[in-house]
Amino acid sequence: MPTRAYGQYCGLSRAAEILGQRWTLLILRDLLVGPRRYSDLAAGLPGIPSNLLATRLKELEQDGLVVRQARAGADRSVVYALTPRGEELQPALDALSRWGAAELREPREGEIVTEASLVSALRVASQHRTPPRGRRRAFTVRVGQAVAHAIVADRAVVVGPGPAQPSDLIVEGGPGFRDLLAGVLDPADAVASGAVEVTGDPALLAEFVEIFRVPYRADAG
Amino acid sequence: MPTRAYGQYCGLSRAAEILGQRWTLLILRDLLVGPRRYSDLAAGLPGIPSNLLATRLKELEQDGLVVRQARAGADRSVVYALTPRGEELQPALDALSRWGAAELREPREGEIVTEASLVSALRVASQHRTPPRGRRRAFTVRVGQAVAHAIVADRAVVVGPGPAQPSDLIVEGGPGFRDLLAGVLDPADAVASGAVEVTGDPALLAEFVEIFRVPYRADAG
DNA sequence: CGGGATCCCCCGAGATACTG
DNA sequence: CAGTATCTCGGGGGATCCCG
Repeated sequence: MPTRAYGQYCGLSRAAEILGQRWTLLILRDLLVGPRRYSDLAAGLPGIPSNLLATRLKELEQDGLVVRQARAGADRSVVYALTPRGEELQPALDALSRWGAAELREPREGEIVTEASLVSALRVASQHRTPPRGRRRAFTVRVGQAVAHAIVADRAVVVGPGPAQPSDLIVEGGPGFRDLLAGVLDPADAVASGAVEVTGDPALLAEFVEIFRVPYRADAG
Repeated sequence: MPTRAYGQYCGLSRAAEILGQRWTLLILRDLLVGPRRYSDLAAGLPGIPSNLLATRLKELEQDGLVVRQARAGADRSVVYALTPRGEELQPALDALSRWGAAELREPREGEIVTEASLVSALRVASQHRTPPRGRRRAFTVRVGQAVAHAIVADRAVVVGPGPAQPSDLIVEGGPGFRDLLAGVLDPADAVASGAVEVTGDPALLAEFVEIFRVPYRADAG
């Protein structure tokens, strides 16, 4: 059997043969936010060898998860986009994200937050329950260089890259932001201690945390 | 950063650092069925290098997903079991299985079905909707060497390794079994064509397919 | 016999340079 | 901008051996 195959007639094996390749899950995470150019992907995946990104994109195209689209018109760039089959991975990737996020504490040395990871994190976080009914809110979230927005309307949350314009609240996360999202740190205290900086009505921060809560695991360190 | 790390503060990255290692997903799939000895795992994962299985088990223990338990008493064997943290992976693994199973057609050359993969497949398949109310049914399913059982009681399905005793229906899958589960092949035709062999009331096969349906993807070949 | 450890080979990943 | 080319090196594949 080919090196990457497992020789088992099993859905999980087939998934592992594709998704178990190094960097593949992160490439798909980035493409789940939207079509991206080669250089966008490279920028969002610091440390990926250039040849490996090219190889992975070819494999994913071969496997029917990604299509390479040569855009016409003035912008003659090439973009990679997910196929419907690729889009169907979202529930699985979200479940993996949720599992991984439950054990996230403060960042390790040198770890960064990318735009795609921030968008994914907000999307996953908003799934823990149906959003409350209420007035429409536009949030902008910044962590490091990454910026994302979330629009909370009646019973629905829409998340995307870049800022909301205009924003009801701009949240800028720093050290301690994770504790705030976990519900361990009180919103008022978080503002006071500088764990987050907010622009807009600080009272909306409690609403934000309510919607985008990411609990810690009970027993984990 | 360590070779296996991605340098991103992101739940999916952390998940990928652990689960992206070769064979790890399949090891966890097997342990999700229940505690297993080293030799059980090796037998259920044909082709895994012995040293790699040992290495993975140590890593998973280090990461807090697996515990190594030295059983006391007459049976002085060592078993590996999932921790609560490891058990929490089930929704994610099930989502991956579902995604992978949607594109499973007939087996590739040399592919086998193991007990753990059969148990997982039945568990995942039974999740597509809440089981119908009705009389309790005990199914035994055989595919190749693998045997699993499923007990369908009021609104709940319990799946496990080995046969049900007694069984209301024994289903033995052969070529074409996948089509039956997809709903492409009619139960009566499946029996007539030899796609499955049944022992017990053949009318129960329709009930079985109803509960454990695994659709094909719409557009896939 | 269960539960590994050791060895060698080689492919795939990392790093960097270069090109259409 | 969108990759390809080349080199090195660590980790996986495969077989064999070891130890209680």
